[in-house]
Amino acid sequence: MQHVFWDWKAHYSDEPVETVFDAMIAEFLLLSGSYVGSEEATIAHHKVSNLNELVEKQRALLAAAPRLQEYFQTIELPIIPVLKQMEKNGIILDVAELRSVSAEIDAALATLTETMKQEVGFEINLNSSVQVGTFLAEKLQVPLKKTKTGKYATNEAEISQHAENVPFIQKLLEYRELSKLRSTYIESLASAVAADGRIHTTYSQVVASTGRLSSSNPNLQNIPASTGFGQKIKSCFKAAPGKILVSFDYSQQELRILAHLSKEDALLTAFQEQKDVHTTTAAQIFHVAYTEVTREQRMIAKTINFGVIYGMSSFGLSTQLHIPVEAAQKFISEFYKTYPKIRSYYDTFLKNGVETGFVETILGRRRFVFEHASQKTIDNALRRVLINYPIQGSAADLMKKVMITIHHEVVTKNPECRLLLQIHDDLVFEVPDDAKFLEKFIPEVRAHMCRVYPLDVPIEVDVKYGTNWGEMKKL
DNA sequence: TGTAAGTGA
DNA sequence: TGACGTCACTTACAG
Repeated sequence: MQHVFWDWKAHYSDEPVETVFDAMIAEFLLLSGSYVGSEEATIAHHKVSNLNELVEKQRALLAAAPRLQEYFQTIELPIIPVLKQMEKNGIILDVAELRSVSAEIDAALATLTETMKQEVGFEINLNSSVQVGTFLAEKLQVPLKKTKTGKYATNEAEISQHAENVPFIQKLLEYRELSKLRSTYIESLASAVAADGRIHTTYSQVVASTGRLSSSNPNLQNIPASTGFGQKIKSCFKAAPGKILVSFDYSQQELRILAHLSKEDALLTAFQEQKDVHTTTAAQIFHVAYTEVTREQRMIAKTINFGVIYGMSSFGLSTQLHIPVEAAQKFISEFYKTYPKIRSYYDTFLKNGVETGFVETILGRRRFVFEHASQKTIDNALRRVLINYPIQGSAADLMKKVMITIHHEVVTKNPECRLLLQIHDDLVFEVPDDAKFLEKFIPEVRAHMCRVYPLDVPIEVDVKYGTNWGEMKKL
């Protein structure tokens, strides 16, 4: 989204708060209500003659909604300087080490490319999904679905089904993985390192309609997970000499929020008794004892647990699990038999959304649904969005709230301690590698995170630490 | 500039 | 009937 006025984060310290407030109101409420795409389109859409008029409209809307206003003033505004500080801090990237990882990937890619091109037999660009799709479908006779524009679909979910019989596909998947790492996580990260040896990302408060932060230039919220070459790349992110990185990760936060909001007894109990929630679901839907749940059953239950948060259908579940739709439907009905209050919670929540024209998070952040509010029925796509909103949005609320608290209660009181990154449910700090300091720091941050907002279930936080981001040890 | 693909939560 | 899991960002290709 183009910033309607200016980057208030950059101006926060030298502009009057009121001015920043005005600038932000426009974007903040536009976002939750009616983002259009450009200033001109936005002005037209809201039937105002200029953006100042829009600010007045938005300000009035905010004044008429006390809870939303409180959210805005206690969360959205105070987090601005926190984000600004995080951007300024940045995180060290060891470019020399990244270069050596790059050399390994280059070597692996070179051999792979050579054998693949030989197998193809004619000039082909392996990065072109069109060329690859044509080759797979027409030369190797692989039955491929079409994309919505009529091209052969070559995405991983589609072609991996045939990988066993077609060695070329196995190589292609490997090629894609390495190629992605090289282009996105080697070349661009290396060039993003500033003069201080650090990468300074940019956080936005107004991109994600659920209230999550987003990170860009570069995006540090989608650095590869800690496996294979991905881990090697992640390991190039380092703590400064004499310091370590400590990460605090909310455990199953979205499912805890679902339990809290829906008041579903079985789910509440599972968390209160510190059971594994996926195993709990598996035991219920497969009618077996908790201790008898197999890995396969737990995996299925996990898919369903998360699927519910996204409003997944039986079709979606069936494709994800590679099972018939009927079987998927059975799992879903077993799920709701186990957790009946989740269904009634969503029924009420959606009905209320249609009636009032908006839905709310735990702290009162709104998402407007006015374009559909007059309708009695609710579109499936909108239904999924709304189902996900209180979960993802409330998790984002609580994370922002605790970041503000930690900034004031911990970070500003310990100048040696810096908050570097937020990855949705995870906070990464750079702190002195000093046992005495850590003894105090870790329980303090964890306590703030666990007590940020009292839910009907306990909140748990996993702590990891290390000198680099790729090899963190559990506490 | 839009689409396809892949990375994360 | 058509579509079929949310929220993001970046890259590469194709037109």
